Amino acid sequence: MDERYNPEKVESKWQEYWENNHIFRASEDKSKKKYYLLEMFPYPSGKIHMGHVRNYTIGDVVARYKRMNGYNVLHPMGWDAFGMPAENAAIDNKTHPAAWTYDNINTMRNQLKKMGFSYDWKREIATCTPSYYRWEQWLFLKMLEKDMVYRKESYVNWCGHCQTVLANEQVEEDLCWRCGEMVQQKKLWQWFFRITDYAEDLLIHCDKLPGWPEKVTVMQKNWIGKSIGSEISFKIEGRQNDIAGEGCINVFTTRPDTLFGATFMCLAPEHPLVESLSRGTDQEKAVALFVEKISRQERSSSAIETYEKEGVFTGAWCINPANGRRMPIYTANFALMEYGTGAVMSVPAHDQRDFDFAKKYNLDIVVVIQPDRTKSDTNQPENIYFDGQSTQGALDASTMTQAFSAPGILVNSGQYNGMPNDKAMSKITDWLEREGLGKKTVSFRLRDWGISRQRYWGTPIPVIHCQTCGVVPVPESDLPIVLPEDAHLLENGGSPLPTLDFFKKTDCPKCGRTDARRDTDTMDTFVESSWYFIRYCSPDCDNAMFDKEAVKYWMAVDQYIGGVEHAILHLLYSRYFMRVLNTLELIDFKEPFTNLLTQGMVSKETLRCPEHGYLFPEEALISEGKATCQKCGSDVEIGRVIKMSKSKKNVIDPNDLLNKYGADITRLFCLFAAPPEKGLEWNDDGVEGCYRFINRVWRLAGTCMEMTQGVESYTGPLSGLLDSDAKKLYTKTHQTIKKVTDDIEGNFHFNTAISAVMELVNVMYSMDLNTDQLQIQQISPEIKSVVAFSIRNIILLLSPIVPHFAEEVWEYLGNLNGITEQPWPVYREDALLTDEILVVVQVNGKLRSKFSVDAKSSDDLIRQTALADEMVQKHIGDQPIKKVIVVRKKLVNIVV
RNA sequence: GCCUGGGUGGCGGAACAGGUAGACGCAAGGGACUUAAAAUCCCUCGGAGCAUAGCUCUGUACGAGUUCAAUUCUCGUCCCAGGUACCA
Repeated sequence: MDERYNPEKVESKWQEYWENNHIFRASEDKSKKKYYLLEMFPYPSGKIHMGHVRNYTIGDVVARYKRMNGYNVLHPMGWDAFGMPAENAAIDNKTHPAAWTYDNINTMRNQLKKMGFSYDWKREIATCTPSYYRWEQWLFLKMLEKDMVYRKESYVNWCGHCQTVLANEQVEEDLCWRCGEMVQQKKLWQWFFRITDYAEDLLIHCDKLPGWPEKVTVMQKNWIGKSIGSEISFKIEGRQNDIAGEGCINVFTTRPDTLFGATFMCLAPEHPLVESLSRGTDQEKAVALFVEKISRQERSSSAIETYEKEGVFTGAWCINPANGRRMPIYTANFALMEYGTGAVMSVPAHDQRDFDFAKKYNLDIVVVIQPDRTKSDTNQPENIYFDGQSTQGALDASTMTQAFSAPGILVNSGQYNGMPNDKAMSKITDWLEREGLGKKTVSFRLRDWGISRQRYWGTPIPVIHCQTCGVVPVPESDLPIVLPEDAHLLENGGSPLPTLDFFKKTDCPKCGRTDARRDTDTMDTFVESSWYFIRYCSPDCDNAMFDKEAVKYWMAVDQYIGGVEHAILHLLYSRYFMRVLNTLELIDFKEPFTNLLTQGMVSKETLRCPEHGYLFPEEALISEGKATCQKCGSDVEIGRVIKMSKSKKNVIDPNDLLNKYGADITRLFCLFAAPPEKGLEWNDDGVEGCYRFINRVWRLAGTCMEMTQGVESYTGPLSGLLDSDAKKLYTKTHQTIKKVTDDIEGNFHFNTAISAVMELVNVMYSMDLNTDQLQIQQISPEIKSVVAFSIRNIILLLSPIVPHFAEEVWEYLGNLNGITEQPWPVYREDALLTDEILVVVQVNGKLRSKFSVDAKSSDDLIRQTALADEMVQKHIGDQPIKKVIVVRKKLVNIVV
C-alpha cells in the first residue's frame, strides 16, 4: 500500500475496471426493483463548471447508494445540445454551431468520465442529432393533428440595426447587446402549444407530488395563477351594444363586490379597441404616441412590472352597469393583453395600483367597502387607513392615503349596502348573470407556450406554407426535416435558414405547388428537454419516439436532481409534455418525476472590464477587493454574486481541483461544503481538509489491516462484548451507519453524513491503534474484531462518495469483489444505545449545570439529582421553586 | 414590481419534533516530532467582563410578540439569491 492515496494511479484503474466490466450498464430486468435516477442534462457550453460537478456528484452518490441497496439503477447522461450560445460562439469564433457543440460535448464527456460518475454511457443522447429531434418533429405533427398547437401573432424583441430578433438576455437596458441600438417590439406569426388547456390539471397535481419540495409546487401554483372572478361587460358610451361586441368592453375582475366603486377603465395598449375609441377625439394623438412608446418597451414581465404606472385618456367613456356612472376609458401600461381580457375595471378605493393611478391622474375615488368595526381585525395595524380626522373611523375618499383591500361591509352600493363583501361577491355576480351583463369565470396567469424561434441552431418546425393550401404539415414519411449543416451564421446573429433556398423552397405536399415555403423557424430548446428523460429508456429506438415496454419499465423518474433555477419553466413544460403524450395515448402516466431534489446555485461574483467585457476569474488579478484586467490593466468592476454561467464568465473550471486532488477529493469536497439544496458561494478553502481526511482514512485502513489480520469482524449483539472500548466503538459504528443512512434517505444531507464518518474516524484514531507487532499482541481479540468491523463499514459508507478510493482500500483489505457490488451496511438497533446519558440543568431557562446518569434512570431520579446539584443550588438560593420541567432523559428546567 | 427561498463565529456549515448554540471541517495562534522543511500528532479558538483552575453577562440579520424555554413558532423591517415566459 502506498503511503498516500494516489488519485492519478487509482482513479484511472477503477474507471477502466468499471467500464470494461460494464458495471453501470442498465437493462430492463423485471425480477429487480428499478430505480431511475436522473440529473438534469447539461447544455454543452464548453467545459463543465462547479455547478455541474456538484449536481452530478449528488446524483452519482444516490445512484451508487441505490445500487448497493439492491435496485436496478438507470443512470443516464446526455446533452441539451441546441441553443443560442452555440450561435453566439459561432459568430465570435468564426466556427459552426455544430462543430462548436460537438467539440464541447467531447470535452465535457471526458471531464465527466474523469469524475468517475456511474453513467450508462451507452444511452448517451444529444438533442441536436436528427435521430433525436425527428421524434420531436413527429410529436409536433401529432399535436398539430389534435389541435394542440396553433399559430398566432405575438411580439419579439427586434433590433432594427442588426435586423434580427433578440432574446431577452440579449437586451440590456432596452438596448441591443451587440450594437447598442434601441430595441423595438415586432409582431410575428408564431407557433404556440396549448399548455393552458392543461392549466387546471397541472395545478391540481401540484398537491399530488409529495416527493417534490413544497417551494417548487408553490412556485408552480403561483405561476399557473388560477383566479376565480367575474367577467363583466361595460357599455361604451355612444356605441350600439350590438356592433359585433365592439360596443362593450369586457373586463375580468376578482373583485365584483367592488363594482359600484369602479370609476375608470384601463385597456392594454394593444387592446383592439384603443385605436378606434380614440379616433376622432382630441386624445387621438396622445393615445397614438403612448401606444407607440409602449410598443417600443421591453415586454418581459419583470420589465413591465417595474415601469412606472402610466396611462392616457382615450377620449371615450363607458358606463358602469351597476350604477350608470360614466367612467373615463384609459389605456395604461399595467393592463396586460395576455391576462384576462386585456381590460381592467379600476376601483381606486380598494386596489392599491388603481389608487396610485387615480391620484396621479386626479380621478374619482369612491369608497364602497368600509372596514367592519364590529370585528376586531388584529392583523391590521390600527388606523393605517385613517388620517385621524375621520372620528367615526370610517374611510373617507378625500382623506384616505392608501387603498383598503381587506374584507368589510358594502356602502354606496345600492341594494347591497350593509352586506359583507364576501357575500356581495356572489350576489353581484348572480345579478350580472341574470341581466346578461356578466358571468362567473376562471382566469389563469399561465399563458400558452410560444415555441417559435427565429434561430438556426434548433429543431426545424416541420410545416410548409403554401399559397394555396396555407399551413401544411410535413408528411410523416419525410421526417426528419434535417437542419442543414452547410450554413453560415450571419454576423448580425440572425438565422441563415430563410436565406437558404435549398432548405426553404419546397413543393407543397398537398397540392404540389412548387413555390411552397418551408417554415424556417426552429423550436424553443425547452421542447427537447421536456421529453429527453423518456428517450433515455430506449435511446436507440428508430421506429418510434420510444419503446413502450422500456418506458413502462423505467418511467417515471424516481429521483430527479437539478438546479432550482428550473423550478418553473423546465419542470412545468416536462409535466405538460407528459400530459400531451398521455392524451395521445402513448403513455399511461402524467407525472414524469416522482421525487425531485432542487440543488442550490453555485455562485460567484462577476468581473467586468470596460475594455473586454465580462472576464473569467483567471483573467483578472484580484487583491484587497480591487480587480484589474490581465489583458489591458484596466480597473475591473466586481459585480454581484450570481449563479455561475458561461455568458457571465463567473465560472470555476473544476480541472484545477481535479488535477491537483483527483475526482474523489473533488467529489467529497463538493458534498461536504453544504447541503445540496443550499446555494453555495464558491470558495475552495476547505479542500485541504478533505484531502487530509482521505489520507487519514487511508492510513487508518493500513493500520487496521495489519492489526486485524486473520480476525473475523464482529457483527453480533452489543451484549456479546465485554471490553468498554470495544463496546463504545461498536456503538459508535452502528450509530454512524444509521446516521449516514438516515442522512442520505432523508434529504441527501451528505455534509452531515461525512461529518459522522469523520467523527468515527476520530474515535478510532483516539484509540491508539498501531502496527507495532509487540503491541498488537497486547490488544484484545475483542477490540480487534470490532476494529475490523468498523474499518470495513467506514469504507462501505464512504464508497458512494469516494468510489475509486473505496474500491482500492476494499481490495487492499482483501476483498475479492468490487465494492460497487456490495450491499449497503445495516445497523443493529440493539447496538445504538449507550449506557449513560447526559442531562443538562437550567434555572429559569439558563444553563447552570450538567450531569451523567444511567440511561435507565426515572424522571423522578433525574429531577432529584438536578435539584441536589451544587451549582443549581447556588442559583436557586433561597428563592421559592415555582415549577420544575423535566424533558425526558435530556433536560431539567427549574423555574424560581 | 411580483412569486419562492435564504441570512448562525474570521470562513463553509451543525443543532432530531420548541429543550446544552457553534457538531464536523477550513483558516489562525501555540506546542511536539525533525538538522530543517513537508507530512503527522496534541492544545486553544463567537464577543465582552471579572476577584481568571473558574465564573458572569452577552450573542443565531434587525425590531416586537408567544413560551418555563425560541436559531426553531407569529408579526413587521432590512439585505442577499433564484425565477419572472426568447439564457439554459
